[in-house]
Amino acid sequence: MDFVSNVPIYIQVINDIKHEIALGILQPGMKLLSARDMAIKYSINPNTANRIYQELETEGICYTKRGVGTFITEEEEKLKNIRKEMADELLLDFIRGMKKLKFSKQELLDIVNQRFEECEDEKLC
Amino acid sequence: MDFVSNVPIYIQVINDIKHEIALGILQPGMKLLSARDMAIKYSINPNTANRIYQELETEGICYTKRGVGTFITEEEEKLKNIRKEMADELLLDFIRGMKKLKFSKQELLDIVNQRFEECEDEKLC
Amino acid sequence: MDFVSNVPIYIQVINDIKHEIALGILQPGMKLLSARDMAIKYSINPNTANRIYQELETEGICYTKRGVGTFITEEEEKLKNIRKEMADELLLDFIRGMKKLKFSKQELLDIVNQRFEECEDEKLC
Amino acid sequence: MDFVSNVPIYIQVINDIKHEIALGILQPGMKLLSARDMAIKYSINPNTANRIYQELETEGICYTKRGVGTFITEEEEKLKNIRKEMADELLLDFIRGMKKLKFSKQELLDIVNQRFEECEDEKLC
DNA sequence: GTGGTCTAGACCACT
DNA sequence: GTGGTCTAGACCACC
Repeated sequence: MDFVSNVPIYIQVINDIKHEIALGILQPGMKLLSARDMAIKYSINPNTANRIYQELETEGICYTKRGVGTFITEEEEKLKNIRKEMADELLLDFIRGMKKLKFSKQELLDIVNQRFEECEDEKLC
Repeated sequence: MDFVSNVPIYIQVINDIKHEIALGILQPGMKLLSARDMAIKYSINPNTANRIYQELETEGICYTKRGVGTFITEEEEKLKNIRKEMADELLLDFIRGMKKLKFSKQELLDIVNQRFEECEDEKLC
Repeated sequence: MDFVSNVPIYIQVINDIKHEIALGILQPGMKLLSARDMAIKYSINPNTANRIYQELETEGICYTKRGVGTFITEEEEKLKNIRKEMADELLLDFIRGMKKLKFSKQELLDIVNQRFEECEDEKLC
Repeated sequence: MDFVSNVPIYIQVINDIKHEIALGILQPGMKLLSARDMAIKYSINPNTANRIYQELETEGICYTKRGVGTFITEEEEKLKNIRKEMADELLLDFIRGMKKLKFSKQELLDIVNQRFEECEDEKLC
């Protein structure tokens, strides 16, 4: 986690968890860390950890059994969409922004093509 | 301007101005609106308008003649880079994000190729 | 039982048992399940099962013979009131809530009249 | 507010606000109290006040202008539904519960009819 | 002045 | 041990 970023910590952790779901590391029905353990893992306050689970729950990604713990939802559809939604958001931001700058489709493809390679070299990405 | 967005108003306006520069609408040496007029144009608080000019100055995009007004810099190099820098930021955000989601280069090209067209239809972009 | 609901499990089970009493399925003097069997029947923790019997006892609905088991009280008056009390609580919550929303008596009767039928169709109730 | 109730304070306040909307006291676009002032009005902690506005926002009932304040949504449809939704929830709880207790439709109507009057006398409601 | 985030620490109800 | 709620007090960015 980047405690200096202007992106709130709880958003960063949420994205982290969504990534683990998107990549299949977290599977449907799995138990998540307890709020206290998550607080330790990410060195954040337990309150912040609680908030994270509450957000994930309102998004329908998790559910809570009282006194037992918090679990990844079993609705696989929901989970499958996460990767797609995250990709879509990135894509739309990109295309929209580039269109505003009057880039053509071909320029976009070229620039992606060219820089994707560079990124692998520089390990910036 | 979107007053409800999480993106601060002053950032939105700054981006708006940068776009006008990137697209050549604002040319080197041109006089910008007075802070008061800018406040009216964007229906924002005059304080916010002042802040915008301060930010643009520290980025070296504008300079202020006291009692006269604020002007676009005459250093053309600076201005030429703006479009490139904005594009680069968009590109890096995009590639970095998609790599985290384990998209391959080919998938990226395909998805850009496909969605660029769709965006034209939907007018969402 | 709904393990995700905000309503505590032990309350849900208690209500379940009260219903069985209200409908005459459980009769005065009948032996209830052992805490262990109840735990199995409802797939809950044995501690929770114990708590349930404690609550029912303090309400005077059950009594426990140590080493023998837990039994429905033989005071029939007590049992007869259960259905009435449960109905009353539902009724008061309803009327109080609807009055706060400025529903008139006639509106209440109409709405109950109309929706009671619908519920039978939808099987939501 | 009832600080002893098991209903969380923030839920109580949310319901309070929803009632004011349902009854037309709070109109579309109106500015709500600042979080600090709300904290004073209800004698709660400012954090709790913040939380309330965040909940209302995720429900789409309010929106926030950064640095300006929180406002009732202008989507009148949304607001019109609030009274209906609140009434519906009460109604369903009631009908469902009474059906479980094997009350017939006529009994329901009778009991509502009879007790509605009583409530007016007793001022319990 | 506005809301947003975070920490610290407490208490509670539930399993 | 689990999450849920609340207080207190702090700091920040924004308008």
